[in-house]
Amino acid sequence: MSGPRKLKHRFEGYASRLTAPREAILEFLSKSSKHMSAKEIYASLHGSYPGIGLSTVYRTLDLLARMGIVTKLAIGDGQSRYEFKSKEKDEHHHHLICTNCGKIINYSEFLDEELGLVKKTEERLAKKYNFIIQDHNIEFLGICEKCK
Amino acid sequence: MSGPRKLKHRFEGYASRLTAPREAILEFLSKSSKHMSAKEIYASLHGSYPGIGLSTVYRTLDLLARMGIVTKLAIGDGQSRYEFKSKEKDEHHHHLICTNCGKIINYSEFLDEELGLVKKTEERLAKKYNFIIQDHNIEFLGICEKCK
DNA sequence: TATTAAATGGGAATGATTATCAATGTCAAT
DNA sequence: ATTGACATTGATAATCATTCCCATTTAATA
Repeated sequence: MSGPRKLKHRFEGYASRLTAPREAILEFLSKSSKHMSAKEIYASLHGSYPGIGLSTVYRTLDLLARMGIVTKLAIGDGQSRYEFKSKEKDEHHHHLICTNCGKIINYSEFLDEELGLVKKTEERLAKKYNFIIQDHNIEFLGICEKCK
Repeated sequence: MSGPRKLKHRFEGYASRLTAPREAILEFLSKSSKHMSAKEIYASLHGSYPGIGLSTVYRTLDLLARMGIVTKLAIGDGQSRYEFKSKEKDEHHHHLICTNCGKIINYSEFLDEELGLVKKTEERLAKKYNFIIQDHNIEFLGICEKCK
């Protein structure tokens, strides 16, 4: 089963349709490795999809986040960023954020140990607090090379 | 040296004064274990400090965050929360966040292992990416008991 | 094709945060 | 103690991201 078709099934599970604007947004996000704001996505899409509306971008991002296809991340500068959540294990990463300029670096080194511990902690927390744990965020904050 | 006096020194280091409204905000935050929004802090302060302005609350929170006295945290619901950052090791904690109702649980069990790994990862990242690492956030996202 | 609910785009509304500014407070030097 | 130089404050307006609303369009299915 091809990628788009698989996605279509997932949308149906959400009583949602895989429409043209949604496909455009997904297509765009899946190719971008950056953490983009809604406005940036909207602006970038104007080439390939001139008529798209900002509301649709927001609505779609929200839907994708609820579906678990996209991660919404807040670095505290007043706008949310979105990133495609790859299923590939080797693309999993955590973040290193510059508190001065907002630059975000994905790091995926050193993750094996982290993920082992994360999994264990997850199980413990789930049991103790009766939570269903769906995701985790690990980020390090500091000052980047340029801002030093 | 007493607590307030120590704080006063820290403010001087920032070319800032430990004024009455700032002291009120600090006092309030240090007693609250919750993660409060600026508006909530503003509202709560009206008893002890009727004349305080919302701008002052925002400005002070920003200053305290820059000074490292307070942690600003964004759970993605459009407003930032602030929490007093205790120097006490045994009050260090990470977060468990319900993506449905926004409830935040502090957990401090299971931290020893986490912190050991965090420290090691911090050193590695600092070297590799030439970052000065100042802080970290670890949070688990999921569905809480009530929202299940 | 006709029906129906979902989805869209544009504009208005909302709400958190920031900027502006005149008035006030504080410190240091005289 | 007074003055000068700034820092701080509170009120208000401005900004900006996000959400709401609604008339119109689109997609799925009978």
